Amino acid sequence: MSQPQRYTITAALPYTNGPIHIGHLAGVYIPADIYARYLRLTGNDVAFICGSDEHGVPITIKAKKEGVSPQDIVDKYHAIIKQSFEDFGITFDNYSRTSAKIHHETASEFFTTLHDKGEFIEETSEQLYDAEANQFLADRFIVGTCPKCGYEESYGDQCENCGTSHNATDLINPKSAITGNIPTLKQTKHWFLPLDKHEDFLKDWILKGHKKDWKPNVYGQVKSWIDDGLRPRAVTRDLDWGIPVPVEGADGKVLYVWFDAPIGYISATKEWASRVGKDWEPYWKDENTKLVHFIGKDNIVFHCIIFPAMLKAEGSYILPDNVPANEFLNLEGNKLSTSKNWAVWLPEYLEDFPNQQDVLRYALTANAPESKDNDFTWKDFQARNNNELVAIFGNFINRVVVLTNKYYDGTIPVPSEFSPIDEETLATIKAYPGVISSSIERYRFREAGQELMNLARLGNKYLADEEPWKMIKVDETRTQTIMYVALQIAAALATLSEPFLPFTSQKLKSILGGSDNSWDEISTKTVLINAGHQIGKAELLFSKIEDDTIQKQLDKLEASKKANEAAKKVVDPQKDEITFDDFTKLDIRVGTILEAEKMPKAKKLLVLKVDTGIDVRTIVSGIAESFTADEVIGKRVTVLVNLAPRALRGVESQGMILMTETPDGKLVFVNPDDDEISNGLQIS
RNA sequence: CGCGGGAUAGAGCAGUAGGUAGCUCGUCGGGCUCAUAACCCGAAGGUCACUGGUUCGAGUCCAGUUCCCGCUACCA
Repeated sequence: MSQPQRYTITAALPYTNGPIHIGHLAGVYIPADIYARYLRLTGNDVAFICGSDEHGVPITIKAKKEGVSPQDIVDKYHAIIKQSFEDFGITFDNYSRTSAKIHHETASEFFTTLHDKGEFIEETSEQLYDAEANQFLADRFIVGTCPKCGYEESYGDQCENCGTSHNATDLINPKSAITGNIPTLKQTKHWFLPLDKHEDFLKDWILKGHKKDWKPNVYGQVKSWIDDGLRPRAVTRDLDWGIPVPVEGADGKVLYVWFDAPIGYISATKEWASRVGKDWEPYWKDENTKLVHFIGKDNIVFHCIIFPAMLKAEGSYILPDNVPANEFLNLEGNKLSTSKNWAVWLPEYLEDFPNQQDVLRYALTANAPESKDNDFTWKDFQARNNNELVAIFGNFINRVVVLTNKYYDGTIPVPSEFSPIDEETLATIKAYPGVISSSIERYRFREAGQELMNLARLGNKYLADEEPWKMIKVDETRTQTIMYVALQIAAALATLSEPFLPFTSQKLKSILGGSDNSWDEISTKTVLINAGHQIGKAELLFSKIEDDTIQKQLDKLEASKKANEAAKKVVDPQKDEITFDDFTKLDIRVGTILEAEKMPKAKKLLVLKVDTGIDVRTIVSGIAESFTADEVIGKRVTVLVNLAPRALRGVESQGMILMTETPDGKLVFVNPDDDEISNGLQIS
């Protein structure tokens, strides 16, 4: 336990285009909240800051789609998100939003300062512009033919077929993905932050300074970026939703979201400080303040390279002490996805599991993706609740409270002489704050949660070993001492569980009454809860979750999977009419796959030898993501045999296997259902 | 393609300075009966992804390979 200190803790600003799900909670907000609560409990000065990130293109697209204004969208989700955080006991000192006036002012001012200091470079370039949509097209909004491999559906920034990256302006026959129009080139001026200029500083600060204390995933990612060579990065965009660029003649341009979003931490701090009558500056400018950013792995580059470079360029700010980024959480084996509704949304969780915030907090802490992606399963959630919270923590408390009420009408008995085991147990309690602190301070929250559970285990073991229910029959004095010691463990749990299980901690404190200890007092005080004190009646802290409850959640997920499929089943409109002659040009035959092997260095391609009845030929097919080579050998297939040969990764493909796709993206062969059909037969 | 992270008992994870492989859950056996059939004790279960190297000794260091996830490309 360190000296009290000032901390500025930030949690990634949630993007306001949907509610919050368990992935956000597990990756960012729960660890951040545990950290913040812990620091407050140990007497530190904490500013825990967050807010809604409300700018950027996706919000404008969503607004357009729903026929409302961007402001309507962000108002709606800001309210939902804010409520979720409150419901789950995330104790932000301030939850602000980037559309707030104070943020616009702060961000503009920040930009102006850098601008006046000459920290930006200006560059005029030609960008693709969609005249009908009246907007410049970001890379993903352009589709065209790849200059390298000729793939016709290449995106503006990279071709999915051959993997090469290019500039949108290099595409042959570019089209706007919004209107389908051919975009025109239009000149536009933008401001860039020359990250290359800060390369030496970043190398020194991170690569030398934080090799040991930053997580490997964070350090590795940052190192890779720096080693790659940093390039200037645009800080403005041609868009009408966002913070206007505060420079003469910059009409129609706003600050790029990633530039304005992190500044949101600063504006939110200002907003909070003025509300509570504090000075915000020490939280961002005092060398002794520890700045910690909690984020997900997708945000590493912004928080470790770009934002620090901005702060450094500005000159008067401190830099983050650590950026404990987490990996991602999956749900039942699949990636969480807002658009596919593959998620557990917080508002829905609370409807289904009212007043059980701590269960989710605990399950997500125990399974947090701290070092690699993890999978959240409802079965694991149930097990965490039933086997750990109910059976170990809740049960221990219940045993102690029930026995105390039964034997002493709820009055904590006066202990007599402590046995060596009592002494040892009391000493072990005192060690726990230090043990848990050490885990939390190293950002190992799952380990910290385990340690907390170990304290409850200690309690159960103590009761099992001392058997007060037997002792009461032979030695009443001894029984009093046993119950007194057990109650000390319960009191320690009440305090130490607060960062992890705030609602339970509260409930436990109210059952016990009179045990309002600080974190450090668990180690320093001899008595955590006084003899003679009257405790309340037994009340279950957690309740068992039955199989059918879990099944309902699984059904719900299954339903959204089905809904997705239904949505995808929208049949494409019929293509342009063709003549019978056109059709007869296609020579489609039945064939059998004889051999198959994976194309080296390619994700999707299998090299097949197919018996077409006419001959045995090589066909390269993009099906490796759905089938292994072994699986397809012997498969009956339909083959378009007179397709012009084409080289794919150096292997000539002489035909095409006809495939269709299931709603979840798995490819399926279109094949004859009768094995008697022989190879080479024509399909007509 | 380039880069980052990961691969350790049936599952989820530790393994911090290279020195007999650990934790939780699950399984099996036993104990207890105060407690939400909860709790406590014990046991079984691992060629530490693969191959090679350095070393007296490698999960740990080095080289190469495979698979998973991600970043690059604003989903935490």
